[in-house]
Amino acid sequence: MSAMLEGSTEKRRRRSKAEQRAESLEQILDAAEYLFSKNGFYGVTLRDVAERVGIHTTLLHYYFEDKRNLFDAVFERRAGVTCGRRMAALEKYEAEAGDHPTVEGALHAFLDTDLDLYFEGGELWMNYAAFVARVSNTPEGAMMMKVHFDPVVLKLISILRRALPGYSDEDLFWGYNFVTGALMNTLGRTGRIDRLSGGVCHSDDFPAVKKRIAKFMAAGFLALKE
Amino acid sequence: MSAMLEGSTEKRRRRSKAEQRAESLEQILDAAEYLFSKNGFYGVTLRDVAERVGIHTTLLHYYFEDKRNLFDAVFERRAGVTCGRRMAALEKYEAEAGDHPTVEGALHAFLDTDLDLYFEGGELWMNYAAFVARVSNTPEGAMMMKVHFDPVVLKLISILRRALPGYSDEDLFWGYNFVTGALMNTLGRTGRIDRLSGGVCHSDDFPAVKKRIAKFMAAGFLALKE
DNA sequence: ATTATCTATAGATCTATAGATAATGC
DNA sequence: ATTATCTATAGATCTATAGATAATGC
Repeated sequence: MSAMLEGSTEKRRRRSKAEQRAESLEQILDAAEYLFSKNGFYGVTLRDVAERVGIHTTLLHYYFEDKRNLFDAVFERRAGVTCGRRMAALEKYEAEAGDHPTVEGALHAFLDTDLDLYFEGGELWMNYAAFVARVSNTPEGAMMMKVHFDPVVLKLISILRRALPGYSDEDLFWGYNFVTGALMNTLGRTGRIDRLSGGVCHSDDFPAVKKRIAKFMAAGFLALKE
Repeated sequence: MSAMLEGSTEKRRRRSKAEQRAESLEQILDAAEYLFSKNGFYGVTLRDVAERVGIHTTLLHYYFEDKRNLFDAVFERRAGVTCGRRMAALEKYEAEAGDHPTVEGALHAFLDTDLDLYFEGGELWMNYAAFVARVSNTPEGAMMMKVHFDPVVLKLISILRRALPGYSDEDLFWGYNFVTGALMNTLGRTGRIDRLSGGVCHSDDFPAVKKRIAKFMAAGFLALKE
């Protein structure tokens, strides 16, 4: 659990301070990410985080000042990556689709890109997904999304608007509300679907979700036409 | 804020102990429900609850033993009502639809009944909705749903199964995963949709959701057919 | 005589800071 | 000489309990 630092060819090279710093920061963020995703901001103590990393609590203050700052840092670390990827995917789709973008095409770019990132990114990215899902469900969390996530969402909406001429913005935004709810409920991986389905579905099975979500949601949008 | 106790014809009737007890319990649960919905289990202190009610912290222990118990009591108080209503609505629909239930019909019974209850129930029921949305997003919360909510959900699934012959259980459960995600994201009322849409949509506007959600989700299910 | 509510307080825990020690940097 | 990490500790806060007081019940 703490042997992940090895990977270099040399057998015990002295770590430079910059490396030490970087490694400590990463380990702290990983631990905090996991714990916050499970128990939320107030459900995690700095001691929990420190213990998980195997360091002293005060080191958290040394690196991150205070708890809120650590929380924000967890959010920030990967927000740019996921939003950047999705924005790129949307722009790519927009360029390819030319004058006739489809709802399903836009949703594939928006949703699949994200699901792939988390699923292929391994445990740590899955933790981040759960972290975001949990955060997005809170009043303060919903505000944190604004800076990084809003541009991507508004880009999606702008494509949907062209794909669905005649639709009101109200329809588009409520439709998005459904889409993001479905996505967040997936990313949270609470295990509810596993128990509910008696083992037929698994919370971790993002490929199963990816196979269905864009198609499902696209049909939903189309059905809003009166 | 504490004058809601009046409503009787007499102008200052001595409250019986049973009444006192009932009123205190209600006020405590209302306050706890609101605070937990905003900040979650760990984000609320017993002192917060006591202050909101205007009583002393120890009274919370007198009535509810400990914090976890209070939390559970908040969950329990209204769970039976909402689940009972939805179950009745599903059974009624099932009887009416006879041999040919539709996805949209089942979803109207399942979703609209709930949205109506919260919207027409006023502020306190809206708080409960947000409480459930928040709770459902956590690992422990997802387990709490089991007792009360699973039977209703499984009833819905059983109708969907008849409405969608040839569908795998995997399709049905993942579809439900999307439906409940969309619903929970609505019930949470974090204000995100308001800011995102620049004021076009309002988190509190359940009628706007009710107008769209069943139709939207029904079309989604139908699109899963390969 | 019983039940509702408050006072006083224990004991644990939590965030945060000041300052010491140990490691790397030049 | 600088940076990473630990020791010691302050001060606040939180849950919970024991026991006192005030109100209703018969």
